[in-house]
Amino acid sequence: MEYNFSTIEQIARKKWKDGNVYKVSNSSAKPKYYVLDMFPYPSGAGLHVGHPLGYIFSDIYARYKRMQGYNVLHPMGFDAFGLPAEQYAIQTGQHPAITTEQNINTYKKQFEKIGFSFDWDRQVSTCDPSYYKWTQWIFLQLYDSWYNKEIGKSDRIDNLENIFNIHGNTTVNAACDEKVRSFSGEEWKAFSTLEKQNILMDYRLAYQKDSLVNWCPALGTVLANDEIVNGVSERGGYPVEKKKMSQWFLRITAYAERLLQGLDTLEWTESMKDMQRNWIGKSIGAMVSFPLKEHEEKIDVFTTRVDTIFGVTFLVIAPEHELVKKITTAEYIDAVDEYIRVCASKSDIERQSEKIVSGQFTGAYVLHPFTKQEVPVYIADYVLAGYGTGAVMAVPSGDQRDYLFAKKYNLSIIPILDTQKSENEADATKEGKYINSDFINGLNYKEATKLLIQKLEETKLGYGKINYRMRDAGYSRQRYWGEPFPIYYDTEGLIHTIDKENLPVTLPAVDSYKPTGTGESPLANSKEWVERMGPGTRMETDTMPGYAGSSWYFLRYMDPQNEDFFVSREAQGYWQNVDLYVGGAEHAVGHLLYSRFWHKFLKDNGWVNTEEPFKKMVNQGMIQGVSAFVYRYNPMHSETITPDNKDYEASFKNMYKIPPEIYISSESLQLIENKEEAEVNRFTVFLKEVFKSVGQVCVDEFEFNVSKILFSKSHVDINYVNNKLLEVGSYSDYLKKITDRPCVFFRSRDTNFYVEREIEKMSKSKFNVVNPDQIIEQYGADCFRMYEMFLGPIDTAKPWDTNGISGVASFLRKFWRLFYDDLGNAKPAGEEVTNEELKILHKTIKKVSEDLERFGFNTCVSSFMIAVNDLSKLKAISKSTLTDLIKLIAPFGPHTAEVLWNNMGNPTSVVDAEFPLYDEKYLVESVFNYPVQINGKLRANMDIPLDMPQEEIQKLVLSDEKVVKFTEGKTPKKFIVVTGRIINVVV
RNA sequence: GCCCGGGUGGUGGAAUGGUAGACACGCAGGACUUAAAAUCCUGUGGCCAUCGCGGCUGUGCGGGUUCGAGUCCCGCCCCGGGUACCA
Repeated sequence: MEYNFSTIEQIARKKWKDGNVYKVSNSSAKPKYYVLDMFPYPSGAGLHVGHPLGYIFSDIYARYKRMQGYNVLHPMGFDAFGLPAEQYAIQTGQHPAITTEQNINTYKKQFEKIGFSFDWDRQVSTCDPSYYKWTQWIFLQLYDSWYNKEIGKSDRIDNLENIFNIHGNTTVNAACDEKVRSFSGEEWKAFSTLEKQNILMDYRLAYQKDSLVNWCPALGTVLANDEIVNGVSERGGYPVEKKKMSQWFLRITAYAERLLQGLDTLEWTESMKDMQRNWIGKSIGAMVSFPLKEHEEKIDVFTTRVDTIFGVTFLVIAPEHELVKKITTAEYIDAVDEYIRVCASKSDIERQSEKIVSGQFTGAYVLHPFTKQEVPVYIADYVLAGYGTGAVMAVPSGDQRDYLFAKKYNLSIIPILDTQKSENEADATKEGKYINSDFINGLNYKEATKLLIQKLEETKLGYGKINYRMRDAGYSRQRYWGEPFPIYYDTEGLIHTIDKENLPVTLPAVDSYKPTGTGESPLANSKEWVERMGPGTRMETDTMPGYAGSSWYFLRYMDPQNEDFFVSREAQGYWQNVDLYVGGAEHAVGHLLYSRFWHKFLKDNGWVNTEEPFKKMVNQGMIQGVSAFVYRYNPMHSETITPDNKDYEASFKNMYKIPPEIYISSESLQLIENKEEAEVNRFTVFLKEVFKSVGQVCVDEFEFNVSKILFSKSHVDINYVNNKLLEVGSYSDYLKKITDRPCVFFRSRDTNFYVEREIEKMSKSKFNVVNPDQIIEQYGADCFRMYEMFLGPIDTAKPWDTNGISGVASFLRKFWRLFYDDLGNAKPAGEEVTNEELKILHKTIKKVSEDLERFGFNTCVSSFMIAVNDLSKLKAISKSTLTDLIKLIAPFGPHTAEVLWNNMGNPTSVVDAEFPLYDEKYLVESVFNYPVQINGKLRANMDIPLDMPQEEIQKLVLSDEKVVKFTEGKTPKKFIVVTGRIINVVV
């Protein structure tokens, strides 16, 4: 048989399908292993070469584990709710459910071509009502729960009401809103239903509160952060404001400590854990109240350095702080308003990234809690409303931002430690003894902190506190394509939930996916939806965010068809949790934190029996695209010509009836930019001809300006590009379809047209998507799989480039030729098993096994290449060696392995073959070729038996001709032998 | 700004603190062939060289630890990801 990958793939696929080999059972005598991929969002662009990187990786590992004797769960599904489908629906009017299903089908076809071992009977899709029924159900459980700190887990809200009935909230230790007031049992009973609802809202794990959204009045819609570029809407460039709306939140902060502690039990990379730790942002400090001079209120600040309190020379509060309006004095109202207006136009990131400190005095003063001195209150954008209390006490001697602020606004800087060097910049030291600090003078950091907190608590002006940077998770989206909330409001505004029996609450058909113009979701347009629960009632019109469905999907794979529960205890009890999770590091603090939170909540209720969802993680790097750009000359630009009078310009534009699109070869543009006269002239002549050809008169009178600003850079689809060369013919055919203007191309002097190439994230919008279909067609699935692995380590980002794929293709052919000759005849296997082949085989098994364990799949492929190169040199290879080789390669190139396995006379599938083990006895060496260094520089190589004692080695080495030359016969100061590694002589 | 990564030939990359550049691509030369494809062989970091002896230098930049540093430590520069409504 000849090496024809398309035949081979057909045979293998048929065998797998007929044998139903990827069906996974929930009961087995084998140990279980769960390999999970982050499921994809089914984009309209189809699968691109970046997607399969992680999937091939996990597929190889899943196959390897299966060959090691595990019952492996390796499922796939679709994260199918999301913004792009909705935007596509707005443009085309097609229902997102339809386009999403089409996209899913495309993805599945592509997956099947790559030979993944997914059990498709377990597919889940988050937009499937039978799936989101349970997303809604879990949400309702969160709504009906509160976090009882006393028992360290969540509890039913009914229990809380029972406590309130007897004791009020005085005995309750809950994770709840900071501002909740205390009440007795009697008071509780006297509250109205609405009051009770509002109080319970402060305790629920899913709750409502007012919060800000990005509101774009011009587009009449709420925008995602991703849709805003430089403070304006990406579409249209309209201004964006902050708008207050009532929204759902999940009280993830209740789980902050457990989310933090749980990290220690996980086999994730330290960097991944660090990102979560920093996101959670635990800090131990104190809450301090600064009473306002002219008002009743106090300004509360959280500080991790309460010891620096005598260095406070001003207070800074966020521009959005609730007290700003109240405390600003008449004199400063205008300036404060203006400052707030400027801040509102910036995003949090822009505000934090600002290098120049800015702020505004409010005219108000607070009193220092100990010295009772007046401290001025400023607003500044570097203080964010969402973090802590939205107010900080500024200590310019110890904090650099405060220092810069103080310098700018001429505020005093008080050093507070005897070791502090704060003349030119802030010094955040904790060393030394306190000075200028009243009753803590002379104390050290630890003593001072303790005493201060004690004093604050005595005077009721503060207390010790642990603060988390993490905020509760926003759970409302003003969109159509998401899970509807099983929530409605009655005529009195009371909230009702929809019973489990009536779930799922399915998305209704709507006439238009367009925004309402009020900021509400498109569902608000549907009267049928809004009044679904009766006249005068109102269904919740917002939908759930993307992370709702993706926070628990891995549990559904365990028991996908269960209609009675999201996962049965038996199924979850068998599969436990995910043993290996493969996905991008960009999810480090989003999806991965939300999933952990949901899982802990489910655990609290006994619905799952594991505390953490993902034991081990591998983060694959992004495969980037190599975008191509063309430059288009814009002849309508006012600076195209440099007329002395404006009339020229006007008349030019008038006369100019059919403006062509003029493209310029990037190489020529480069020359023009470098002011190379010949090229500038050539282009000018070209322009004149173009203009004449379209009937432009008096061209000769114009002076063409060809500076680079007149060229607009735009993406060109990489399918029209070969390396740097543009296929002008096919590209202009394409342009004809999308523009009615004629297009002309200014080529380089060598008659080629060059494009510019840049590495970017692979995305449909950047026209740099490489579809795997063509590559698989040209090289086959196994080659594609192995090439993606061969590209480099799984965790580094790398640009896609097919230049090296021929190496893998020829490796597969060489591998095949171990079994068949050039004419496709089976080669006779070697009669004897030679030591030579065993050495090659076992060296390869060892290396591949070790590399598989440490996830270095790129070097596995290298080892295969080395093995095949070495084995090709042998006259004949025994059947047993060839068999082991097939098994070794099977996870990587399953189609080829399956067919060879078949052809060797094995009736079963190679999928269930046993992964070979290596035997150390074939690998032992008696002699090692030592590199000999003299003073750390390599000077010689010597063969020395590995069991030779050090004294003898020393004698041998020192007598070597080369060594004598470089040591100049001196006695060495040191003689280092690292057995089997290196010898270093120090003289 | 903050948090987390990364930076090694022309390119992708390899290297438990132990011979830097494995394995590939590309390129150059050669074999086979009418030719091409395929296949095979040789060479390939840079500089110097009495180009088959050898030498110097070299892993973003500057320091340090060590017998020995791409690898560990300190200080920079640049690039990528995340930054709470892209998924």
